[in-house]
Amino acid sequence: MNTLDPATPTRRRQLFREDIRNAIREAIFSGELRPGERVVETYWAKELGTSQGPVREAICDLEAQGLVETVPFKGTRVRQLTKKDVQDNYSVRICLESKSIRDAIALLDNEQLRQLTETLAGILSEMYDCAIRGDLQAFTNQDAAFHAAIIRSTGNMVLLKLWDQCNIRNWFMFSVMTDVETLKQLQESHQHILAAISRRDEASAVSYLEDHVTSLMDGYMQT
Amino acid sequence: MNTLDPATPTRRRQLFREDIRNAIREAIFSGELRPGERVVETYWAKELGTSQGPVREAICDLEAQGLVETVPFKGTRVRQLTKKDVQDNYSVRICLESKSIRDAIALLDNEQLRQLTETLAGILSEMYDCAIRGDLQAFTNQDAAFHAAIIRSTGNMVLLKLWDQCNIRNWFMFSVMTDVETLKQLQESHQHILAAISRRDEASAVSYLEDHVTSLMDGYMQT
DNA sequence: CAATAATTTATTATCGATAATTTGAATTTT
DNA sequence: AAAATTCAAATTATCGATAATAAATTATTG
Repeated sequence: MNTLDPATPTRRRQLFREDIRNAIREAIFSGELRPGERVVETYWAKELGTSQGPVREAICDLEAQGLVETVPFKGTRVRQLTKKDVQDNYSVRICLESKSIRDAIALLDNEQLRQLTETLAGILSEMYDCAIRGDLQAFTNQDAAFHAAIIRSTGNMVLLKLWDQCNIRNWFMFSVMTDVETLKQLQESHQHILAAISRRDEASAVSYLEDHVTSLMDGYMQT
Repeated sequence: MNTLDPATPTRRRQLFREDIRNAIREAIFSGELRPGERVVETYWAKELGTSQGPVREAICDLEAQGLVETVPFKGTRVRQLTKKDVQDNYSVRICLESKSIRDAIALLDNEQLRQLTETLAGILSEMYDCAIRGDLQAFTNQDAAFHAAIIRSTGNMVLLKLWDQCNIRNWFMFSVMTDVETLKQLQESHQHILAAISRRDEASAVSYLEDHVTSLMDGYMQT
C-alpha cells in the first residue's frame, strides 16, 4: 500500500499499531469514515480488541500522513480537504514531479534510462489492464507506481518521501472518473510522458506531466 | 520553534507529550544526544517523571519530523544524515522555495508584495543583529522565518508543510559557520533575494536563492 | 422562558504493571 | 577456541484502570 516501505522484515508478532493504522485507513478510504467525522480512540480499541494506547499511536501515524487532524483533549477527525487544499496539493505535486523528471533525464546514463523506460512500460501495461477492467483501486496503485518509479530512479529519497505526502491518490478514488474511457485516456497520457522521457525531451515530459496532473485535479474538483 | 503552528490555544494542563517532544528535541540539538544514539523510552520517562506512553507518542512526532528513526521492537535512534541525505534535502528545498518565489511574484498584487517586502525587511533587520551578536540559534530562527514568510505569502499551506519537513535548519546549527563574518554574508545574500523579489525579478531571485542555499549546504558538508 | 450554573456523560491523557521481543553475556558443544 | 545454545537483562509493546478535560444535559435563577 505504502510506496515508501516495500521491504517489511519478518516478525513473530504483528504490531497492533500497524493493524489499527491500516484498519482506520481502510475505513477512511472505503467511505465508512467520512471527512470531518470523529475518530474515537476507545471505539477503535473496542472494535479491534486492543487497548487505547496502540490506537493513539496509529492515529499519530495517520496524522503525520495528513489523513486525520488531532486537537489536544478534543480528539481526532478525518481530514476535510477544501478545494484549495486539493489545488495546493496538486500544485506542489507537479513541482516535485517536474523536478524528478528533470533530474532523471539529467542524471541517468543511457543504460539507466533504458531500465527506467522498461519499468515504466511494464507499469503502463498493467495500468491498461486495470483501465479495461475498470478497476479504479488497482489503477490508482499503478498510477502511483508510475510516478514513484520516476522519482525513485533519481535516488532522491527526500523527494520520494515528500511526494508521497502530497500525493492524494488515496483520496482520488472518491473521484467520479470511474468510466473505462477516462481511465484509458489517463493511461495514454502516461505513455506520452514515458515517450518524452525516453527521448530525453525534458520540456515535453514536464508539459505532459502538468497536463496529466491538472486533469486529475479537475476530475477531483468536480466532486 | 515550529514554523507551522504559530497559534497555540490556552489550555489548563500541559500536554506531557509536547514537553517530552521538546525535551528530546533539545537534547538532540544541544548535542547531548548525538546522531545514531538510542532514544530509550524508559529513560526519558524516568528523566521527565512521566510514564512510557507519552514518551512513545512524542517519539512518534519526532519521527514524523524526521529527527529520529524507529524500528519496531528494536527502538529509536537519532537520525544520522548521510552526505547524500543532506544534498537531497537541500536540493528539494531549493525546488520548493523556488516555487514559492515564483508563485509569490506571480500571484501577489502590488500591495501584497509591498507588505511581504516589509515583513522580510523586518526579519532581515533582526537577522543582522543576530549576526553581529554571533547568536547562531537566533540567526537560524530568523533565517527560517525569512523563507517561511515567502512561502506563507503564497497561501500554499501544503508547500509550507513540506518545506518545513525538508528544512534541516535544525541540524544546521552543528555547522562550522559560527563566525560573525559568515553570518553577515549570509544575511546579505538574503537581502539580494529580497531586492529581487521586490522588483519582481523572478530569475534573479531564484538564482540568488540557489546560491544561498547551496552555500548553506557546502557549509554543512564540511563538518 | 431565557440565560446561566451545576451536573452528568463521553472522551482523551496518563499511569503503573505485565507480556513480548531483542540483545548480549554466559554456557555448552564440537 | 570457534560456533552454537541457553539464559538473563534491557527494552519495547500492550493492557486495564484512573485522572483530566470537553461536551452535553439538566437544574437553577432571574
